[in-house]
Amino acid sequence: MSVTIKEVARRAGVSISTVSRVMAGEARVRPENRRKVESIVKEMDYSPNSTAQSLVSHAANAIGLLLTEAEAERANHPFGMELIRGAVTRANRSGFDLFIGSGSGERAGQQVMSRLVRGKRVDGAIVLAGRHKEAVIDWMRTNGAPFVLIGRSEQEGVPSVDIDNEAAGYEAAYHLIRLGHKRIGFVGLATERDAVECRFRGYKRALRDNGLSWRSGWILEEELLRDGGDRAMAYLTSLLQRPTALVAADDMTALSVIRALHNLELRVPADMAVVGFDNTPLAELSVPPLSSIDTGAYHLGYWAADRLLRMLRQKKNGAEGPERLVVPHKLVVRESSMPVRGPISPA
Amino acid sequence: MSVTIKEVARRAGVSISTVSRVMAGEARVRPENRRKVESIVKEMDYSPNSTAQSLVSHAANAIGLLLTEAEAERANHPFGMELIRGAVTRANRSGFDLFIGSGSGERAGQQVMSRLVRGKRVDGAIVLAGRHKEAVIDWMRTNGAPFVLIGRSEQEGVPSVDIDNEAAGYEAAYHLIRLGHKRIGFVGLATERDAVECRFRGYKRALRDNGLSWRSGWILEEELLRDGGDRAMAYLTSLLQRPTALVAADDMTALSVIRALHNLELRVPADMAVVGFDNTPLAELSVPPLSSIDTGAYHLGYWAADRLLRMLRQKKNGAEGPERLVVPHKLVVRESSMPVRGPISPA
DNA sequence: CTGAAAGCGCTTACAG
DNA sequence: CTGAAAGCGCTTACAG
Repeated sequence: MSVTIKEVARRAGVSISTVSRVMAGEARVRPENRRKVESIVKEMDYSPNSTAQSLVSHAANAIGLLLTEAEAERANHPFGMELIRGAVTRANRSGFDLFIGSGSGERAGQQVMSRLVRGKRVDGAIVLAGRHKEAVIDWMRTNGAPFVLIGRSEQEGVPSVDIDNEAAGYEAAYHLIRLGHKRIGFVGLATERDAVECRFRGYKRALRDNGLSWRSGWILEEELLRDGGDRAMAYLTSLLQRPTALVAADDMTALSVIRALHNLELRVPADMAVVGFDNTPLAELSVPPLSSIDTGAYHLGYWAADRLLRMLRQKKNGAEGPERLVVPHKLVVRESSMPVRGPISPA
Repeated sequence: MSVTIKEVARRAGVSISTVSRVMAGEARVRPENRRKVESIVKEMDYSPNSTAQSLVSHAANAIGLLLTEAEAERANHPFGMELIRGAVTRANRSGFDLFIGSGSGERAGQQVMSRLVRGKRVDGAIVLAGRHKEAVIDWMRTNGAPFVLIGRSEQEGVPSVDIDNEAAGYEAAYHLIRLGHKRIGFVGLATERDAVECRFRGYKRALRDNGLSWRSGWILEEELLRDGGDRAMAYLTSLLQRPTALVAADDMTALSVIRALHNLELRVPADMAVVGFDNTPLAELSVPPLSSIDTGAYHLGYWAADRLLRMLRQKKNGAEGPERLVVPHKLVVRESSMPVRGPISPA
């Protein structure tokens, strides 16, 4: 076995209490003893057993991050990875470690969380839930574990961190409107994805506010793009009154769309302007480079962890400060929605 | 506080030993008592404190996954996320939890690992090291913590899981050779990335084996592509004897290349065929869809965890079975390297 | 400033 | 089959 506090105490000729105090950086230790202990600690390469520390201090010094299956499997991976990086960075900064829980299946996620939270392995958790009525949210609430949601909740009193997806959707559409587009569609609608639904609402509001209308034919569900989207785009572009610009639910969707348009020999942005969401690394590698709303995944992870840590420090489960923390997003304009010479509408 | 074993024992009218035995699923418990305990456990919603369990059983039932900074920050994110999913899935299957450690900076990674391993928070770790001489490898060895490396090691006796990057590089190049290409370049060379160096070696061997040669002008370092690669590709394609096909170090590099070629008004694959590595979700969304070697990130994560768990079960630190486990890769051919009508060399 | 002691919530021989 | 007891490696009043 490895070195224990007992061994260090013996070698340093002090009690384990003193060693503990030195490790904790407490002031009330005679300098002489402190030096002695420190040198032995170094010599023996002692490192306190954090399990024992957790047991006695009732603090795990760890937080969990639960990715619900839908989120984890979505091809949207760059987003998830950035989010993890943000969360782990913030957690480490406070000496906390980060557990990843990823449920394959509704129940598995909860089981893992259950083990983590109820087994006191973590002091709290960040939950990335795609849907505001995700069952795990209720579970966390009734289990009384401090947690922060990334996303929206329809319930009150749930501390959450999110971007304002509706405003982002509005901004994407408004950007196209200012470019002169009059017929703007929305592709990749997925009613089971909260963020997307909000973006869609923002899109509609922007059109309405600017006296524009949309047709149901301009709205494409996510399922229609599953096969690559060639058929869906062929349909969309064959409409008599076809849109000249599209807001896509996320970058992956936008890239599918661009590829499908390319297969149809339509040019982006000349024949169709496109804007995506998330500003993943792919956006700038796309041909043409894709305009996208940067949702700052790293920041979401970072601030969710920050907020959770704050709650833990105050031993509060509920939200302090605003229930909902909104992380700013920003539109990054690239070629896919650049103004084009000549008239916009080719239809 | 939450329910403890003591409380359950009291309510069930048995000793804590009995409760512990029931929870552990031991046979030697009178059915009557078992039922009684089980019902109380359910009623009180008791869940053992895993911290206490770990302390007494000397097993954390958790493993760590260390992403060195270079790996975590590489835009190569889809890869990392898949890898995490694989590892967490396998770990959970055995009732283990997964810690993520991500060092920003050489030292930070080691600090986090140190806390995790030496603090007995994890029983072992998976290390994703981009370079075989990553300092953390030595650290893990001297600290005696069981670990599995994802990648290569120049040292002996380090259990590792990896794909055969050299064979993969060979395969990518050979695929192009069979298509009739005689002048094949390699872009994105990064000597500090082990995997890439191996792919490069495989590429060279394939050319050599088939009586082809390469010129230094056909080999582009990663740095040259940092600005998007337009300049580098302009140079490459302006060569008198310019390559007709390129092996790219990874998908992100390949996408940069494709975009740069597009800007130069060169067609892929007609003017230049391209093959990438990793087969990230982007590959099929590219225009044209990108041929890529699927490196199975999910499998790498899964098998690394599997192997580590096996080592833990046997309480061995060294490799059992082959030191190096090779996960198969496979070439996925898409349009970027499809045969083209007519003569291949336009130079 | 320091040490002996109690205790965190469990598991596991050991003796019945 | 079952319980009392020791012990895992720490922290933290408490009394000096």
